[in-house]
Amino acid sequence: MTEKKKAILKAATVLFANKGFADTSIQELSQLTGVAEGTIFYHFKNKEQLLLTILTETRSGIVEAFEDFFEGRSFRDGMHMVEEVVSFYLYLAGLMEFQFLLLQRHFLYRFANDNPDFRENLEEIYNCIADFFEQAIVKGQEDGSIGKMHARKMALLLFSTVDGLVRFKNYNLYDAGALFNDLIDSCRRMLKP
Amino acid sequence: MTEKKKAILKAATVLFANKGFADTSIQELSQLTGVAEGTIFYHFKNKEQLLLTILTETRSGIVEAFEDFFEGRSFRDGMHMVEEVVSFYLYLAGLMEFQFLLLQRHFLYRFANDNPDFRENLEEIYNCIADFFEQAIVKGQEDGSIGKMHARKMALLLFSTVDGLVRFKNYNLYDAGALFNDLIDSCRRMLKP
DNA sequence: ATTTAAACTGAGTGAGTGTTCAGTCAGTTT
DNA sequence: AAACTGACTGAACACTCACTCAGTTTAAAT
Repeated sequence: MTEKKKAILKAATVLFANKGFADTSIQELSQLTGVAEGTIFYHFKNKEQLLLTILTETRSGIVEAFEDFFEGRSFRDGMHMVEEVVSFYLYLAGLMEFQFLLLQRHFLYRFANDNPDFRENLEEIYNCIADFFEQAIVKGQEDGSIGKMHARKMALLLFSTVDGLVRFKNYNLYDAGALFNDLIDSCRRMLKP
Repeated sequence: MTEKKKAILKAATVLFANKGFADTSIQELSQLTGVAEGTIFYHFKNKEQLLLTILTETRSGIVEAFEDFFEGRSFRDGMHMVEEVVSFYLYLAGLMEFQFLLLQRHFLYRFANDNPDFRENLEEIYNCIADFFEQAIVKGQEDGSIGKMHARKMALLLFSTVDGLVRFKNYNLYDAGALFNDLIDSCRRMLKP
């Protein structure tokens, strides 16, 4: 991968995340990276393909980060694992700020409606994260740290809470960081037997 | 308000919510409503003004719906009021489907960055809803049905959970309706003393 | 030094955009 | 009947956009 191609991907991620797809012009991307417009189309057959490449890299980035972090780790009990999943999600959302912002933008899901490549990437990301939540809950139910409840449904509820919080933060509506401790406490109360 | 103006507002709400601002053209709006392009600019000075009008109507719609529903109503205790706020939010999100979808779209918050009219409308909507959650929690703390915790922060957490759930539903990621009972149960466990 | 393929350039194109505006028309007021 | 009004029209305008292509540069292999 050439330096210019990398620069295009990096800048496009920020622009698509902040300004959206339609409002980001190739001209702007060209000026920001110091790369000619033609070069962008040399590396990516069109604008949609560029977005898809970004999404694919985002997927592998998120999935691998989760797998690396939890592979081979052990936890005192399932409840602690849930806390770690929540914390890691928020940590990653800060580290990969623009990728997470991108994932919350509507145009991705519009592309997903008629382009299966988009759909597959999005589903893999969401399933991966939901699975980690679910695994932690199941583990907690086995060791008794988490009460009897529908594991998958609770996983989705936790996921949507954390996801909603990131959205509030992204839109500068509220300081989501200040809610971190309350979030962890709430999760514990939600799940305990 | 003439019939044509009403038709423009109605169709534009759906288009902006589904396709976004940039991807909705005046031509398309004109064809869909059977109104000449010029007529749209006779009623609204530009495209942004049209969006602002929709947002303003959305704000008054949501705020009035909440106030009408809760004015003069009494609840067994604060915990039951919380459940009613959650339920009503989800009910309204179904009733005003396109307006709620619109509120989750990023471009609104970009306009809000340099147009105070957008900012004010959005803030009023979010403050109104967060206030209802907070009122219910405070009431519950007074009557003992809800435990000691930071009322505003818990209100925001509840809000972000419900908001995240509506987002999942809008993107067809999961069937949010199937999570309703689990959501109510979780809220109760999160808040109980 | 020569060849070769990949990387890169930027002027150019045509389709599509939001907005304007001169003008039509039905209905009301003078 | 003349003057005026507000709602409405659609062709025209200036502009931006994604994308193309003929040509140049770069860098490694021979």
